Amino acid sequence: MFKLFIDFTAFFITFASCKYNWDIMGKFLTSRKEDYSQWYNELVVKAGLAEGSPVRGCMVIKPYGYAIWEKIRQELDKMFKDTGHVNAYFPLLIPKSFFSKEADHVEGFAKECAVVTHYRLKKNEEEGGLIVDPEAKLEEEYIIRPTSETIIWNTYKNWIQSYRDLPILCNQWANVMRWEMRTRIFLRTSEFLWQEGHTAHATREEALAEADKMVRVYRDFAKDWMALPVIMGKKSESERFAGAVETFTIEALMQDGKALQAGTSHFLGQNFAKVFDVMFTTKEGNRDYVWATSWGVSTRLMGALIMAHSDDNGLVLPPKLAPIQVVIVPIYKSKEALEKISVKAAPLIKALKDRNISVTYDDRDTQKPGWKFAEYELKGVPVRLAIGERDLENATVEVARRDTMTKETLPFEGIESRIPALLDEIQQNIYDKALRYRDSMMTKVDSYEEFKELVETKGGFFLCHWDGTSETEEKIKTETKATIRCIPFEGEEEKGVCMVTGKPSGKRVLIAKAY
RNA sequence: CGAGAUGUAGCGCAGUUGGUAGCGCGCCACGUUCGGGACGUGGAGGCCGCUGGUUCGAGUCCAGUCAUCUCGACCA
Repeated sequence: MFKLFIDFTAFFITFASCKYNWDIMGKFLTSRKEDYSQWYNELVVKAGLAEGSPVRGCMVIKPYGYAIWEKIRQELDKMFKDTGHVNAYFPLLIPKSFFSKEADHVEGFAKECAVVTHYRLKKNEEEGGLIVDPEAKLEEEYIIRPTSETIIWNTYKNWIQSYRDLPILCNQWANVMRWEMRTRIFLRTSEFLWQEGHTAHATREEALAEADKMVRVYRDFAKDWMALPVIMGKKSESERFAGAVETFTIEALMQDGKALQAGTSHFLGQNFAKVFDVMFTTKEGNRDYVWATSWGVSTRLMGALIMAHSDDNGLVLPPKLAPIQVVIVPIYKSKEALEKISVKAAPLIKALKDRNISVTYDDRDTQKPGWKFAEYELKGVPVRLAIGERDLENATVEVARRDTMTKETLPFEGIESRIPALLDEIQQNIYDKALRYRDSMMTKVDSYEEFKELVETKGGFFLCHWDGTSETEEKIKTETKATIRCIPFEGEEEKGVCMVTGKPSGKRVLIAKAY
């Protein structure tokens, strides 16, 4: 009840003249500041992005959420192709024996694998229903892929004989399954959608360069499309991917001050080549193991998008990824008025579409304008145009932007040529806002005591000196729950001493509590 | 798997010492409305998580069980 009261007052201040009753308030979102998790969950569901599923820890991605994912997918796919990659597809099920070959890999994933043991059901004669047919037990169990390194390297073995077959630069868009203990919609679901790139190279340098190149592709995508500033760097040994020699990451900051690993790129060395016996003949005629990389981003990016930009009114989507960039809402009392507005709007809609802007004209008479306004704000549509009879008389249109929640009345004439610039401005503004927030939450700390306090009170990213040992890393983790997110690529070399042990350190590392 | 909480209408919840199953939102119909989630009137919607026990009688008490959520351990 108290919470309801807070919501009510906040809302009342914003729209002092409205006459909504208390019950309607229940439809709006919990405030971010009050309960971040609840705000996030409500937002995901109410904006129509996704919902829980009957299967534990899985999610249903609804059409609107999937439309955003499709945009992400299309743009990333273009970037992969621009960097010389091609798409392929490998099986969902992996024989258990493949999986157990790489020791670290087993260590990392064995605890969270779903296993297929049978291939048939039969009628339960006694109690009805269906049971697993014990007769149909598989000789060898299959693992539902938690990641595809093993099956892909087993395949690559057949594809590679000579240096002339290299490099192989494949990507696959797929679903994977990891039986997580605790799940969170988009951030950590049991089943999730992702892309995984798997490349094979003749030399160490080339593979390393590939892993480096791909983490930069992710960084650029986050910045240019998601309006999300990220810190790019190298993972510490203990945070490395299971089976990798080196893991590169992009780390983003969410509005509750926690870090989110938004994408990773791994240099796998010759580990997988050795266990799957993938050798090739070099130019010089020697035999050598192939060098590998893998890299991926997942539907977790959706979570990053939501948590980085949204506010208490709902989603805020960067225009470049918004499935609907402009919505036009006609405001009318009669059918005749709607007809007039529609006639007026038609050329505008066409003009916008000609400029490759996705437009929705919402002339449903089943919902009222105010309801539609709130709905599109919840869905994060960047620009809303409202045209009413008043606008017809004055030759105007009301333009509202989602990022600033401001509106202004502009001349209708030539509005179509102003929209593209407005969308660009919104994209930039969302990025700038996220960057300002991140910068304000990036703290340089030299004393461990100060760190322990600030990590609790302020949160966010911390740049600290670290002696490079896993013991110190572990100590920080157990004492503060914060982890070393990465050793940033950028940032000046700076001599200092580890904030915990006082041993020398050559560079500050990024530390934060993370999802 | 450890610790805590919760399962009642599509959603959010109330349900007193055990005595006919409730409220709000949402949904449907009609009317008035329509520039910020309108209002009125009427209506539909329930295996009270599941199983067993106590009782004349259980949403309520007892036992078991399953599921979900939060916090740990694990993680894109």
